[in-house]
Amino acid sequence: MKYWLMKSEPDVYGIEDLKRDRTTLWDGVRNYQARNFLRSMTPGDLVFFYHSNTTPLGIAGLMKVAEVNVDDPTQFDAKSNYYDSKATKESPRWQTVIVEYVETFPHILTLDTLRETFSPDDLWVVRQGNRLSVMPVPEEVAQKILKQAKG
DNA sequence: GCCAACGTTGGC
DNA sequence: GCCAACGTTGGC
Repeated sequence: MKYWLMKSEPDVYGIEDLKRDRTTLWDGVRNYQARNFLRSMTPGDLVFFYHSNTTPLGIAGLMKVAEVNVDDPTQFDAKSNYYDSKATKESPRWQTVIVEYVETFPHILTLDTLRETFSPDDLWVVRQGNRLSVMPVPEEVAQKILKQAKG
């Protein structure tokens, strides 16, 4: 079982939306490094839900990978912002996962707090200028985050 | 709203 | 295959 972190803008889709929906297909990732991380996920992996472009910034809760290797339907949808004219049903480019709501943390673990606790090498989301929206989280770091979230 | 970081595109 | 131009992300 691995740990991950995925970003979303809560104005677009936040942890409250996931709580309501229970599961969601994580569409719209159009970065190859992020896609490759999505491809390497396994059912049962735990994913920290990071709220970006908002106040407060930080990890809002936890979700779980429910289904892997799902073709992102928006790549085929000419009306979608995420449409990819080079993708076909026969040879899709973008795979993603379906995630399931686990919990909302009692308090957001803010980016400032994360910066105080973790180095940019341990937790990539605290790297300056980091734009990757899907990233791995080392086991020890994940355990500390979970502990902090309860405290 | 600004702008630094940085991934992508396209001309050569 | 290089790299300048461009577009987007996301913190501030």
